[in-house]
Amino acid sequence: MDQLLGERPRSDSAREPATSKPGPLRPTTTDVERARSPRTRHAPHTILFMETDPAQRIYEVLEGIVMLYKLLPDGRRQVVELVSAGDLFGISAQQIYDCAAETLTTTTIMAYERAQVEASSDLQKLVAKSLARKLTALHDHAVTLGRKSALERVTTFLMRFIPDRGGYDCIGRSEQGPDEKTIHLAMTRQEIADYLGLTIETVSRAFSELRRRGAIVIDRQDEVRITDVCRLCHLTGAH
Amino acid sequence: MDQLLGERPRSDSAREPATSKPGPLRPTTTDVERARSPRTRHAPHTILFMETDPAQRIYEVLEGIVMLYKLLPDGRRQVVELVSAGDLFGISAQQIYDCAAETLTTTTIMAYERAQVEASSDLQKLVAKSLARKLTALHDHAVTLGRKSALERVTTFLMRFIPDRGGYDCIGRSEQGPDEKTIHLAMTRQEIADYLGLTIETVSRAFSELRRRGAIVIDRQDEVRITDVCRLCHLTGAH
DNA sequence: CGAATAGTTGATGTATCTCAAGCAGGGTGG
DNA sequence: CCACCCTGCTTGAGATACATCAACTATTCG
Repeated sequence: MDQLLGERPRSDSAREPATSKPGPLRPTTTDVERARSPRTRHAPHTILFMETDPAQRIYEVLEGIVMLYKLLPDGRRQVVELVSAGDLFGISAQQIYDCAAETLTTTTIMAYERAQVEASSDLQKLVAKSLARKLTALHDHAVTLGRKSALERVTTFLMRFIPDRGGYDCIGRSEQGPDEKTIHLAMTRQEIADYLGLTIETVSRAFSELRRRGAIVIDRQDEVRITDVCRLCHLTGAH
Repeated sequence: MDQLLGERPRSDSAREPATSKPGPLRPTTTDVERARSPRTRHAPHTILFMETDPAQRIYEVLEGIVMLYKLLPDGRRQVVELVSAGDLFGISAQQIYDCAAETLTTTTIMAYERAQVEASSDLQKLVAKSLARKLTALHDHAVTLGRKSALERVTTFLMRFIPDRGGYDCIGRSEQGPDEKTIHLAMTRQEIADYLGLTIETVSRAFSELRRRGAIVIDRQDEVRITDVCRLCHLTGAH
């Protein structure tokens, strides 16, 4: 696997307008090389493509997390999806992408040419499957953005990173022992805020409130220990 | 075409919890009849299926508008999609629907059995196409819910019903004559509020504010005349 | 160690919600 | 035909959750 660490200054200030327009893929491979090795690796905070770039390729995340976001002309930003291993991004019904894609962590992605997808029914099935999963996620996100309080949003965000819990098919707490779980946040407070439709301060206050209530312990800024998953789950508003 | 007008008392108060559980399709056809004529017609405010109903069928809207929504246990409601002619709904990655579906207007729909879809690559293409369109719409909606003011949300909502305008490929105002357009709202203020993540009062005030500014004329409660589409478009926050 | 960046906390402002009253239109029955 | 009612909508007054502005603290990195 090629070890290309694309670098690009992060732009997490929501203010920065979408000025410079790098090509869809940042790494300095030539087109020919890329065609031979569609698997690429990128440093955190690498912009993979921008909104309105021509939607030539669909990408699969093999490892890492990618954030998809949209910007309003005055700089307001909304993170519309968080894409992790096994999921696709860059799917568009139009000729251009409808949002920008930026890595959060060091990420390995696989690129598929559009034509390649059109030709393969296996790939098409993969796309359909991924889209169906996204649909549910986006519906949930709409509820979070439209109807939940700041505390509920942040709690919902935290629960998102705990597999098999909180959903319709929640497996519940284990029989014995504490219902504890530590999660690693690959996002800054600003990114979390832009995902949840809040400000950085409100996110920070929500974390503090959860800490005050004993629901979480913040070991490091990006390391949150949930002391009682089941209890936190009830703060999401969905249970 | 069978003229089955399913009737069911509307429940637009967001308070009403999801108590009664009618089957996926309300009309009083037998299963056999339905299999023969998957095309059905429904009165406004007919609930087609509820959240967590088994996702046995996918539906296509042939005529009318269908509203998809999710409820929180305490009664808060978020309308997650507005589906109109040519679009599909009832697609789910799981075994159950992730949201409820209710007609807004008199609606004709076509039902496809899940197995039927799995077997037909044409239907699968239709699904994929529909999902890709939804993806863009849901991304846009996330921006609206997460980052726009009440006035911007309502304006965005109004612009939604004007074809070929406001999008990336907006055709612009016509050369001569006023840039006027009348739209019919098939939704109550409460439904609009639940779509935009606002309260009914805030929606009402936003309409009044737009009227005060001369941006719209409300001929009837469900009939809005936009006096200058291009001008209204600039109030959406997206331009 | 010091500068730069990210996060927290406090004080204040404001957009939106909540509560409450009044209004408008459409349908019904006397 | 009109009075009445019902429902949906509007408007106002006050409350509040979140945003904004600003200062301070913690963390990271050279």
